[in-house]
Amino acid sequence: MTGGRGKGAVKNTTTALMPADERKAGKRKAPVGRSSIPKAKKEKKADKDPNKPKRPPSAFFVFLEEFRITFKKENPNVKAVSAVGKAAGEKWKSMSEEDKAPYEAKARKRKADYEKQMKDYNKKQETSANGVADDEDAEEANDEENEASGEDGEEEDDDDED
DNA sequence: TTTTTGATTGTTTGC
DNA sequence: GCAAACAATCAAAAA
Repeated sequence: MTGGRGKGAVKNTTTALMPADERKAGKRKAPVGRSSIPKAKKEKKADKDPNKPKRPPSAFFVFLEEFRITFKKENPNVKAVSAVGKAAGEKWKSMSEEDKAPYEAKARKRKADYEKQMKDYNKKQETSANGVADDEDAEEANDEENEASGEDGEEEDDDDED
């Protein structure tokens, strides 16, 4: 048994909740051929592009950030991240779309920002691809600082167009 | 000491 | 279009 590190955080409860339907393939193991067998899930060495913008958190992740704080407050003894994830997942499913709305709205914003960053990132790639690439001082100075400082946002505001 | 693992869902991305 | 990777988190366990 070495399976599951000693932690055994999940225990047999998995069968109780069951990941909906194993979601994709039970987990994200089994590197088929997407890339080339990722030795490590996370970039332990950052040999990739540290400048590459990370993927924006989904609505669930946005909710998870907040849920973590609440969960920890009510369960200061629980330190297993898996427990928080499970609880969050259950609550997320019991939540109505209206409740998820603010989280989705935020996620949308993050995504928009992510696209912007990716655009800049791609630009840099081309620049460096040209060979010169010497000075990347330009760096992203863009940044926005908007929403963050806006602090008003919260709660949907996007209303965008639909 | 360092790295991985565990658990969740959603989004992204590569083929 | 599908399937897998990856996003945060954090403490414990393993190497």
